[in-house]
Amino acid sequence: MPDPSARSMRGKVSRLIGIIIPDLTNPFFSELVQSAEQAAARHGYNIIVMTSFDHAAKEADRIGQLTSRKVDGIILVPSNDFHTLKLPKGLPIVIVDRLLPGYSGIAADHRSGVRLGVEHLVKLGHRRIGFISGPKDSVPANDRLKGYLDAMELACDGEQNAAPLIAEAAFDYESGRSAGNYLLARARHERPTAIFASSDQQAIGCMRAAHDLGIPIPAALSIVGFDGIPLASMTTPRLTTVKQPIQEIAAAAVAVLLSKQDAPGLGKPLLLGCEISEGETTSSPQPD
Amino acid sequence: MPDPSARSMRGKVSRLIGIIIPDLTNPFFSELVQSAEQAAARHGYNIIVMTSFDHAAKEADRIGQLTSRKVDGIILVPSNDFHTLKLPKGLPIVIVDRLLPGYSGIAADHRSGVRLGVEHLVKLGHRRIGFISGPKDSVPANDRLKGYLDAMELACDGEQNAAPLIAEAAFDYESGRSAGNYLLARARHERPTAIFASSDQQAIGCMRAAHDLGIPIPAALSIVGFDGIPLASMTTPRLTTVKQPIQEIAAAAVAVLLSKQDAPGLGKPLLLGCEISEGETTSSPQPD
DNA sequence: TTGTAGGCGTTATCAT
DNA sequence: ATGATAACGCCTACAA
Repeated sequence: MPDPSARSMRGKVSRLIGIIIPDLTNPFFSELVQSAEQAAARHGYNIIVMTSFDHAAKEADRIGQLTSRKVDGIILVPSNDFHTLKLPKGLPIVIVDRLLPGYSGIAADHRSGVRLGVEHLVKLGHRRIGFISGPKDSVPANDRLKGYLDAMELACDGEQNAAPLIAEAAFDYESGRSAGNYLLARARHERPTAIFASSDQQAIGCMRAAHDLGIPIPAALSIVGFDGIPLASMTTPRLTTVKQPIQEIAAAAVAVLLSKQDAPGLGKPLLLGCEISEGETTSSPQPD
Repeated sequence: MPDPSARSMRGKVSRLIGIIIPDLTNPFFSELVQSAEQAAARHGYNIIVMTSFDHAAKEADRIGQLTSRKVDGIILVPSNDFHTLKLPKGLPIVIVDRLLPGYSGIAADHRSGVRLGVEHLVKLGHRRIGFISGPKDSVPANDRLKGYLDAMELACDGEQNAAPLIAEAAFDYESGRSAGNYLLARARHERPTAIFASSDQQAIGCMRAAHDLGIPIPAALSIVGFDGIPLASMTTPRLTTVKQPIQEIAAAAVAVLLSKQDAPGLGKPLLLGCEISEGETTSSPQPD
């Protein structure tokens, strides 16, 4: 069998793809890596994983390593702690999930996905719908917020009481919990009858907050999450959530790299649709 | 900067380590991979990840790929669906977590870890302690079972009522849930006052079963899990669990590979200690 | 001490 | 068509 090192020295192909993610412990990213590995394997490619821990300096270092390794392309989920990302030209990089303004990339359509979830709640009869948003400086977080506002504006059409109720938070469990506490700490007739959380982990934290306040789910509060991680189906009750098309994202990223095109549509991101995964945390609102 | 392909052709070192795991979606394995990546990075090594999906044929294929890639070593979590594992000699492989009888390897000390957890329950006053075991053909599952039996025998010393209550199950959430239902479906004075589950996912499934049966945790039932995955601290109430030393396992595996020794202690596995992570699912038993 | 040649395994190209 | 050869970049070993 041929020696890949020799081939890659002679020709210009290493059949190696690098993937840089902020944190492999995050189930969203581990599923992304796994899907990328499968997609790459289908083309005879292997994957080198690296973690940036959301640290821009580490990220730059990893890009350098992969470059000198002569990988054929890099799948990059940029660190949050972003600054100017200097891309080594000549090496195709596809940015995934956390799109950077001005760059092209591939991601779920967060905005329409959230809208889907909120509209699900609206259809059930909810009007006072709270929203736990992500960090202000995160592009996907802002897209999700827009989806919420889109849906609320539509629901508002002709009705007064669909004012937005927003709590800003990080994406993790603890932040979701305190955001939930904040949204729910008011009299019953002012309190939201449903909450949409920008991540499943937030949603689960919010479930905890509701539980601690003695608010039964879904009887007195409906909750919808976002992401569709395996964890969502392990809660009690099972979380209703908006599932991101992780496999499709990974497959598209690999396809772009192997087609040697720098980007899908030249600076225009490719957005893939989400779908609702119904759990047990949503029902019609009880009359006050 | 040097070209790794050239170096690896000239010398015999690729500074690449392969890691083969059954499923990256399993939080235990994703943490293992992340830890391995960090440990390897400290030595200037990079990691190629591959997934076997617990399929022996795929596993063999991945080993072949890594061999021809000239990786300097392989970290292998063997697929469950094991058969004879033919190791390409000359290429150091370290078996991790799921030790194979006859091979050396590195893993948590499951037996003493479980004993630790069960003894925690005994100290709280529990005697009717149920155990959700893993699949019969899994080596770690059997080690965990032994740890339970060890602890129960000790607790039994001079007391009659510490008869083992065992339910066999797979390691996942659903199996833990049905095992929990099985153990709890009896009159209160016969029902266990505490359950030790062989995995956190089982434990969380079991919490769900208890919840569905109207059994409050920890008031009427204490639960302890095993693994220490992040998920354990996101349940309501937070799961008490026995944490595996994942980072240490990964670091040791990398160290073994880089030291070019085939194994720690020649056929004798290296076992690393676990520790208890206290949550909110344990308390002293209520009098019947 | 400093410098240079050879060979690792491929594959592309060129010559027979 | 088939086979020989050079070049990819680095490292080691040997020579000046």
